[in-house]
Amino acid sequence: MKTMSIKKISMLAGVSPTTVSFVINNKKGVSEETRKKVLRVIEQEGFIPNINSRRLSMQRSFNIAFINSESYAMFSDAFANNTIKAAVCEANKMGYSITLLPEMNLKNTHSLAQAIGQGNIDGAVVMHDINPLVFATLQERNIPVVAIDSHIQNPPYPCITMDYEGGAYQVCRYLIDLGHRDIAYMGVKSLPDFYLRCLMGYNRALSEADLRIRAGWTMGASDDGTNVPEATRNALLAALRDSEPPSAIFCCNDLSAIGVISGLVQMGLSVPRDVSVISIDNITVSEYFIPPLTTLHVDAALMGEKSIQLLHDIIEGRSEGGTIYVDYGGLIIRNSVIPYAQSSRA
Amino acid sequence: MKTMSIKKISMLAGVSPTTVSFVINNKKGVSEETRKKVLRVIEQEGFIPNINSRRLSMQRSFNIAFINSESYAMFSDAFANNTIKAAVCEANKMGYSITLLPEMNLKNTHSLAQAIGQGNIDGAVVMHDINPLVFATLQERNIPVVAIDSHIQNPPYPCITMDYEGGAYQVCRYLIDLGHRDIAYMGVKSLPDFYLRCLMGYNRALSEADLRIRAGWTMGASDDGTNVPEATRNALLAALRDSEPPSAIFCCNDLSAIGVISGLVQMGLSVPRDVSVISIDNITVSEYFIPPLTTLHVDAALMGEKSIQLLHDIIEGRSEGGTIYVDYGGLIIRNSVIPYAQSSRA
DNA sequence: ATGAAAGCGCTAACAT
DNA sequence: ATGTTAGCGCTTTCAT
Repeated sequence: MKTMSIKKISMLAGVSPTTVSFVINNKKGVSEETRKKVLRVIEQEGFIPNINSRRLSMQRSFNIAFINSESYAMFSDAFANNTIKAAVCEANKMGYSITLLPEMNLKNTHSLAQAIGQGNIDGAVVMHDINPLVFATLQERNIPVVAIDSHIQNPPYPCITMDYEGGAYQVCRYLIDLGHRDIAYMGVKSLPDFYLRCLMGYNRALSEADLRIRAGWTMGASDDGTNVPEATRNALLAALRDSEPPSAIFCCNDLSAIGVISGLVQMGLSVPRDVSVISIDNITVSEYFIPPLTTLHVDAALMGEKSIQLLHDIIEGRSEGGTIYVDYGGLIIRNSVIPYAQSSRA
Repeated sequence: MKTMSIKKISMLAGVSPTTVSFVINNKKGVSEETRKKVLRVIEQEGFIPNINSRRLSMQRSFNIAFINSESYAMFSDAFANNTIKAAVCEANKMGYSITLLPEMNLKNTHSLAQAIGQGNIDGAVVMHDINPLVFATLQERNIPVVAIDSHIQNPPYPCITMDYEGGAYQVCRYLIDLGHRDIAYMGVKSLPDFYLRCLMGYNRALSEADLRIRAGWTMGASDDGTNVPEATRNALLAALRDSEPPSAIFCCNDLSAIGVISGLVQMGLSVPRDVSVISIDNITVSEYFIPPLTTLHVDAALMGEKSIQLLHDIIEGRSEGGTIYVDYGGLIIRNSVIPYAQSSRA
């Protein structure tokens, strides 16, 4: 099968290249008859127009960059897989390709600048939040961008996010309904807004139920230089050194739940017998952890899909951006939580 | 900053476009003096040549497709992250972009065929092994491909792999040196070659030490429709229903170790007190599992890097392909293994 | 060593 | 409704 082109197709169909281009791009201005004829030849020859030629001529790349934010890399690993898969599918459907860029850091956006300079990027999606350097680089060159699963309160960029306050509330309510009264909170300090949004949901649930929130039970992990589970474990160990453990702990995400459980075990406590642990995310490994995690499902795939749709609308000038909320999924009930009455604390 | 082009640069430098093109591509045939002059203007203007124009003119895309094999998706998730990151970096260094393709399955390679037809793909790397449909699609269009971390004995395609037999031997030796004598093997049946390669290493280590290999202790999980940890847990439960548990189990990868541990716990056994568990891979979560996994490190990043280098060499006609072995990394000693003497079985 | 010019395969403005 | 033609920004052949 020798390489086809619009020109050859046009000759075979006995029309002009323009006409072929028109039918390929579904433009009007060609009679139903010729359209059929051209379509038949295209089909027959298995012709697919050369994307690079189209790129050059239209001055756009039909490429979307996927940027993995450098912070909390481990966090991303666990969460981003489903997101990116969904994003790739959606992008393909819409005629874009997804180009993976190396992780940016706060000092280096070279490969991004390079890709933009080359004209290889029509837009970008970034996992979680966008670092200032990356944002500046994008702005400067007028490349639209959307953040997926932003953790920031009012981000200056378009984003897809979830109602984490509501999710936290939901999850704490579950604990309360199960009879737990001594409930602690474990957040991640390097994500201050996310920390707060979850804390607000936690506070709302507890005050609604007239539950006391003890001082030492609002815990925060600082994952500077380490990773979420390890930082969380350390924070837990420090916080609970000389205080009675709660009967349940709400963790802002699965990874910190893993750290918390690991710390609890280290303290000689058993989950869920002595302490129940609940969290948000439902990353893949949650199901196989011991004990399997009871957690609120976050639809990472849906976020990926929506991010591409939003980005596309922005590129096409149909949207100004803004924040799009995705509903949180259902509570996945597994084994890290038991009713207070069945626990060793009752 | 208005959009630059070779033409404008050439005018600013007082030379012809050809000359500018020559210096950009480091071709000879331009005097040191003019080269310097041109370089200065390029630098001054921050000029980066338009990739799409180059693509059209050179009839190549400078794009490498990254294809995630549809099988054992979960397996990939856990392992592929470091691989792909490294591949992206290496590719960028060499002037390629990485384009992510949706997961192929055995019936559908549409998006791949589309990308090839468009002329958007110079080559492809695929995670683990290459399914026949994908391979056929690639072959037909003459697109070079390399498999990363192939599990097959003599694959018909170029690949990067590891000496799994040697790794298995290594790991079993460790168990034996720690005094274990009743050692079982857990493999994954849907990867028959990989199952065998590990089994050979296991057999070699055990026979060298004159250890008896009991019939029921060569176990295999079939992950049809499920995932590795779950399949493994089921296989373990079935195999150990009416036989004495071994004092140690070698699992062909971390995910099956997670399944095994989960099954052991379900049987009321404790790891490592009652049974030691060792495996191969060192995926991220191994460190945070309870207990943290003792496992042989596999350098997933190195594999990603090498795959791009090999692919590049093939594209450039400098290599015929073949199989490249990567050394296995060191044994990462954590808490899932203890000396036999310290176990409850002694 | 340097330059003129053709061409890569498409799109789109402009005829007809 | 259809065709002619001029680019898009590079590479490369062929003169000089």
